[in-house]
Amino acid sequence: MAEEENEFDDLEDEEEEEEEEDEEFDYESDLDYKIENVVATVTVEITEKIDLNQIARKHAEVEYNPERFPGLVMRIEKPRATILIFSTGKMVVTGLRKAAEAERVVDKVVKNIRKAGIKLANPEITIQNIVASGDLHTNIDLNMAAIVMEYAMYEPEVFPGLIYRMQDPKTVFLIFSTGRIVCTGAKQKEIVRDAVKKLNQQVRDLGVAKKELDSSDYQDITFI
Amino acid sequence: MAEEENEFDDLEDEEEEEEEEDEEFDYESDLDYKIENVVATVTVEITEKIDLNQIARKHAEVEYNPERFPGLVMRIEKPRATILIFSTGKMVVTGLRKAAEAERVVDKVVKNIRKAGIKLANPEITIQNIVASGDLHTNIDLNMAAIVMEYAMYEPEVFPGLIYRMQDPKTVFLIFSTGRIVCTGAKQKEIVRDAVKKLNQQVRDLGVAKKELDSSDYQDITFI
DNA sequence: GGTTTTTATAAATAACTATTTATAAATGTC
DNA sequence: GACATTTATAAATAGTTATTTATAAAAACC
Repeated sequence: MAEEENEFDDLEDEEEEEEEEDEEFDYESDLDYKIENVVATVTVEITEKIDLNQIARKHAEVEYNPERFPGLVMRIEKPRATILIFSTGKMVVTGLRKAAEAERVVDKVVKNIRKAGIKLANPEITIQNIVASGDLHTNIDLNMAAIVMEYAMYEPEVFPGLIYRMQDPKTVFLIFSTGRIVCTGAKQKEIVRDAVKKLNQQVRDLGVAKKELDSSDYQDITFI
Repeated sequence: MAEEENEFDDLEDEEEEEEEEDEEFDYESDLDYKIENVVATVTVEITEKIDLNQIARKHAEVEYNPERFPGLVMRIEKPRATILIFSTGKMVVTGLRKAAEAERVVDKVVKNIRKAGIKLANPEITIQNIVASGDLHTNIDLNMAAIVMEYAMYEPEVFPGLIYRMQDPKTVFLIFSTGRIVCTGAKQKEIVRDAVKKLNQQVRDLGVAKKELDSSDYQDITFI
């Protein structure tokens, strides 16, 4: 199986190491974030368009309603992922936590498709999106943030988070008043890290943090 | 108004000359075809997304049903064209017979949009598709053609024409048993000409023409 | 017999259908 | 109060909605 654009074999040991901890922790820069979802696409070589009904007949557990959506939905475990399969042979893999898992998922899916009598070859995987959640460890004044941060949007009656479109690296953050964040739009884990690092710096530099409470402060207030 | 990618001012005199004849006729190579439809896209600079309802209120004759399709339909005369206008400011112009007309059409449309109080600037036009019809002046054995022509598809119970996907130039032909043809997919008129010329040559070379009847033969048969 | 619709082709435009995932506030239901 | 759903974000996938235009055969309707 050829690999495309993203070399991640050499990342595998590193990610397995991360798996031993609850959250990825970059000690070097004290960043607190964790990759929660990885979306990949897969292309294959086929001799003709796939009849998705053929797969639906062979695997009863898949979902396929072509009047509603042209893709067939296949869910697998170990690793857990959901795959959309299209008649062009192209697929979308969602729900991964580690990019390296994509290969094992695709192996299983290709096997399932072949079991239905469909011939395909040379799957190629591309990571398309990485979603990470994290914590800035400080409350945020979102009204202030919406004013001083360029490319920021905050409408609390519509959604409780501030939407911040970081230009470089080109990612989008959801920033909540609790200091919790979601980072999305990156295609490589290094870009996620760079973006999260930059956000931590910006939050400090722009002075949008509220007074930072640690847990002992909370307990004192609770007992009073 | 900036022009993009397709230089067609210098073609205008040539096309006006063509207008004096029923069909464009390339005497040099005896090609018989005529451009029937030109599709162009337009991009503009806007400061924020356009509220298409604003245009629909100002111009009662437009069509706008956002639950069905996100574009507003505007039809104009002189030259006659239909324009799809989207909230992003992008537009599709269809129904043109000459690429050079696009500029006048866009001038009118931009005026109409500005009348509704919407600000936009710097429209840029790109020709996206040209449709031409033509005549090979020989009947065609479509069953034979489907066999000897690569990238050809013919299913008479589904559609009476043969679909031929010419690779270079990348265009698509509909070829009918009467010898009538439709050429589509080109973005420049020169490409249309090249493609039609090549098809004429291929039809002769491959021997898929049936006996060519001229009008005197027809009349003799009719009287008998 | 005339008219209409469908079959097919290309191209651009964009929103919806579906999938996943964290975040959090509001709303509705039980 | 617990649970479910919605609001919002990104990304890929693809068919549908709509527009135009020539070509022609079949089917349906008047």
